[in-house]
Amino acid sequence: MQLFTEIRDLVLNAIAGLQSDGHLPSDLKTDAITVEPPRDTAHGDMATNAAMVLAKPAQMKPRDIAEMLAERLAADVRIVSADVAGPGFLNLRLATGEWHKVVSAVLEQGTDFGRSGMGADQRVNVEYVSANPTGPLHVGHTRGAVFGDALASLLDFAGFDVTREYYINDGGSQVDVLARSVYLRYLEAHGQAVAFEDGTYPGDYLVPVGQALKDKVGDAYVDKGEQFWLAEVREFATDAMMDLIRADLAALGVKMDVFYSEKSLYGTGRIEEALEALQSKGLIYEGVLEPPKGKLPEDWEPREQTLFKSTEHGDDVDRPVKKSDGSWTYFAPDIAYHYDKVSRGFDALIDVFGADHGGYVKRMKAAVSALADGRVPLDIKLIQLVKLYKDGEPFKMSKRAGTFVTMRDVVDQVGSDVTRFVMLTRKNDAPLDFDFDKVLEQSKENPVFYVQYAHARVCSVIRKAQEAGIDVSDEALRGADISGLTHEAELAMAKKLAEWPRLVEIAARSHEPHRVAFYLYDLASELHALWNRGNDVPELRFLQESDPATTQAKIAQARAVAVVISAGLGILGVTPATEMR
RNA sequence: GCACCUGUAGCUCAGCUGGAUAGAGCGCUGCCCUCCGAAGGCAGAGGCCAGAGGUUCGAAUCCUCUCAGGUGCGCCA
Repeated sequence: MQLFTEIRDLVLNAIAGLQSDGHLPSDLKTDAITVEPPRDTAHGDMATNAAMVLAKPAQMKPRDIAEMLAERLAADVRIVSADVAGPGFLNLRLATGEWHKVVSAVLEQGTDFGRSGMGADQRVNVEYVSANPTGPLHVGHTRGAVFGDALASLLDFAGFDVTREYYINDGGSQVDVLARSVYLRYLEAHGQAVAFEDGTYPGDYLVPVGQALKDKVGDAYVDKGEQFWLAEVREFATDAMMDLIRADLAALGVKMDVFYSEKSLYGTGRIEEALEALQSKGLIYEGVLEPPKGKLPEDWEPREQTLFKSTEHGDDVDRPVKKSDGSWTYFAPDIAYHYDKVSRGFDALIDVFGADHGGYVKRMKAAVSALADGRVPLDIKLIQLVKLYKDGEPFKMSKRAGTFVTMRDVVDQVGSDVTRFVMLTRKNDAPLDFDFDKVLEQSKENPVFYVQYAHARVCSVIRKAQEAGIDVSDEALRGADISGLTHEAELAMAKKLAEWPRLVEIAARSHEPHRVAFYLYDLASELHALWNRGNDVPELRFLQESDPATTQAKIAQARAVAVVISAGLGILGVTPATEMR
């Protein structure tokens, strides 16, 4: 149930009525008409801009339209008052029963309350993390992982058919470096002294991989040239790294539906196929790129390369798909991969990239636009950096100094729930401060705690009620008569709950899961406020000793709040706390 | 040089396909526990929404330009 769309339909019906009665022209666009909560609650429960939107096309004064609409709307039982205000706003006040229906709906539907059909089962592919398989995930990946996962859950909640996907970059030269690094650890396991030169990875995490390789092949590769072992060690090493990464993701509660290998595109004609698709559209040519202006690379020399005419699809310059030696650039398999996603029949694609990949957005969009003839939208979400703090001091990361912070370090220290929630307390394109101490602080300053506290508070009061002999079973609460909860503070609580389905749609449409986190904070705030009103107004206390029926009603509404918090946290991948310690 | 992101209270940040008098937390001032968890709540002060134009009934939001910060820019992926 979405109260706001319900009332919007009511407004649209009223407009249709005015049209058939000849008070309004018959050909009016209503897309831009909104029904939303006014910023100032003194203006009422809902406001619509209908009259202002229609004024111009109808060639009428907005207030005149608003007056006519108000008259029609006021006739509906759900509307208590409809007032024209300001330049032509129509402020609506709803019958209290409507808010009680929302609470009942929450209790009836549980954490499914707020699920939306807006996605209409459209198939969406969300690609995220996609870290190179050369080591454990670090903090930078963590934010992308949390964001992508929450976005996927959010879209699922909004009625999309979601596939979570990880693209394994196992085709480039970085996996050769990985193989050589593992080989060094392998030699080490055989008692040889080794040095990590030429950019090989010195991290300890490869020690067990080198050992495992020894366990598997014995001394077969010792004192042998690369041509004898590189391919096999590469596969052995990337498999080991993917196991590591899968375990890291599991620790964060992230589970992918598909792991897609870049390597699988090579030697199978897949890349050629994708480029032929572009070729057939006349978008591939041999040419020489202009040097970038301003900063000229020192070794710049004009080269003829195979180029993709991405400028025809919104890019700034055309992009090379082959190097001058004829081998593929990294962009070529990326094109093939996205071609594959399009071919699998997805209705929409989403890529979650680190902000340092901002430069690839236009070319990827150009490629997808060209390959899908503009039918499949690609949205690319860039995730800004995470700045780490400890004791209020910036925490510098350095691979060489060994102060490299892995995702596992973070999760082990503060837990998956805290990590996930905190990572979602900023919108994706804003940098995020992550302070190891503050995120564990038990105070209002910490949104994780604040929301969890609200949920735990409800659980606590339900336990108290149960001790007092109140029936707090789901059936009993569903059956509770909540019509007596008419205090403005109580209604404010219910009104906040009514916003949840609307927020889900807004967040899903904009691909912004952080909105869920902010909503939960607001909802928690509403609960804490109501709770404390009980200090001054005893009738507002949830537990009314001499009145079990009223207590049950109040518990029912509190329970509804906990349910929505629970649903919201579920989308974020966070477990609700039943008590605080 | 070009592209992308960012610029909102002293600080950290929200702000809904453009809506009314721009919000929250921290900090500051003053209140609220004989009462379900004060780990909380209430009230107050604090703003040229970086700046200048434009679009329109209406702009923090859309467009153009300027300024400031960040990221990136053909044989690394």
